[in-house]
Amino acid sequence: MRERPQTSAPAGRPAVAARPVIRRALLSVDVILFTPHGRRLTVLLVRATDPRARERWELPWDAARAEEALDVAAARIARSALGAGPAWTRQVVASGGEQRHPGETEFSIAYLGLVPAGTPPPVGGEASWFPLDEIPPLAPRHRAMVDSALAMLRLELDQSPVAFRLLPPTFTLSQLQEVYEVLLGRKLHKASFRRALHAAWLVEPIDEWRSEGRGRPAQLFRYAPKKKRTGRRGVRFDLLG
Amino acid sequence: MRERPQTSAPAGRPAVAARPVIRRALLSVDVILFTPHGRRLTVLLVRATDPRARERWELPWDAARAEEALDVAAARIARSALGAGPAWTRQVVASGGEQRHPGETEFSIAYLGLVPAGTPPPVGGEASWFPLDEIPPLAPRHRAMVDSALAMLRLELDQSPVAFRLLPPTFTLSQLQEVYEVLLGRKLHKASFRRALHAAWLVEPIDEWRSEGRGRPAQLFRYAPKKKRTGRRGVRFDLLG
DNA sequence: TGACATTAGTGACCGAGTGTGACTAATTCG
DNA sequence: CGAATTAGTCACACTCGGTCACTAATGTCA
Repeated sequence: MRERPQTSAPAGRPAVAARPVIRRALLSVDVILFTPHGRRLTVLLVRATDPRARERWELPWDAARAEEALDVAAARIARSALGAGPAWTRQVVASGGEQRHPGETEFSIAYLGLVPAGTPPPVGGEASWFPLDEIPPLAPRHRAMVDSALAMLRLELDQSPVAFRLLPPTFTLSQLQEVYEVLLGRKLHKASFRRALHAAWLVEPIDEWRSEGRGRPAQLFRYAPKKKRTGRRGVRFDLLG
Repeated sequence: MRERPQTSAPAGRPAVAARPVIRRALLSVDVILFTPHGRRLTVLLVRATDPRARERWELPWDAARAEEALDVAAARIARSALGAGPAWTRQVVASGGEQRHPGETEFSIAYLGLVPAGTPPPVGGEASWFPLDEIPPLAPRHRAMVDSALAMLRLELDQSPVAFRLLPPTFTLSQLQEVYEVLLGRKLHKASFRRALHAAWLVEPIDEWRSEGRGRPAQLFRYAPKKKRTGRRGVRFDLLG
């Protein structure tokens, strides 16, 4: 599901340099940007700039700079690859030299970033959104980072209402449920989903409806967390592994 | 609750060098080791070896080595500080130069480690267990690592049965509950705790009882996870922050 | 135009899970 | 002996999540 070349180029978007860039560093910061495309979650990859690279695509990355905080570096790298900053970032994992990095760096720190739906990649084809099951070959460390980022995203999902970062400011509850289903990788029951949503006071309806083809028009909602709930659950001994 | 000097030195434990050691590196691996002491969780700190250090105590750490995996490095550092390896480790967080590190390293990767109760620090007073609320002044980055490690530990607690790593092979259910209460920082109801434990098939009783002063003797149990449960919960929108 | 498909949204039931108090059991202490 | 202390279980009420069934509002097509 590569993006077709954009016909309308949004203003203020820096052009991505097409000349070969060779980066060498001990420590890299790598960014995994997710955005939903229809019913599928996609990840941003950029064309390899180093002519000696074995793989044609790679995650956006750059060398860490001593004077720059890691999360700031992640936001910078995301902006440089996408043109727009992510709506939310989170450190995922640090990995070492057991797995090959496209820049041959010794160590890497991976950051996860969420981008609202509908954000196009920069023109020129230097960066594209790839569905998770159509990711081209990546350097092993990058491949592992994508998996870790997805796991971290799902873990974060029931800790904080992060799914809203993937949606525009107003949305229908069906859209919201679809995002959750994409992220969780499983179907949810409509009634249960809305019941839980209502109990958590996370959204409020606005006086607007949207008709999406056939069927009854859906009311639009806005993310507006009202009361904080304690979130105290009992002890559970759920075995995952 | 500093440990008194040990009178009996366990065999096979490497002596910690007392001479000043000056380490310089771009990237460090730092280890936060936890063990329970009575009703309190304690952290292992070692005496600063660099004579120019501002603080007298610090987390065990060393420079990362390109040829060594990060988790292997964490285990090595733990063994070198404690004499025994941790029963479980987990990467916590990577942090950069915004906060001062005792070794003035640019970046650091923190690992959390769990040590069974009753593991004494090496003789010589070069390392000691400190309760969380009696931690001496640490370099800012180390201070932040301790907080992150504790948060990670609590997050992990309801994902996997990690509390058992803090207990000897056989234990009473009251001991187990105490560990959970220490880790969670709140009291649990006895009946609820045991019901959940039973439902998860995590422990099995052995034909042995232990009398702990007054009161009815408690049956001993062993960690023996039987069946894997799906662990599938419904969607919840708990707000934590 | 009217039947039908399609999507949105709600109500109600049931069973599993959780918080809680009260009870019994087995030991030590005085 | 009885009181105190700790271990362990039971039962009740309530909440929560899965599910089905229903109503509502639109487009499609004969």
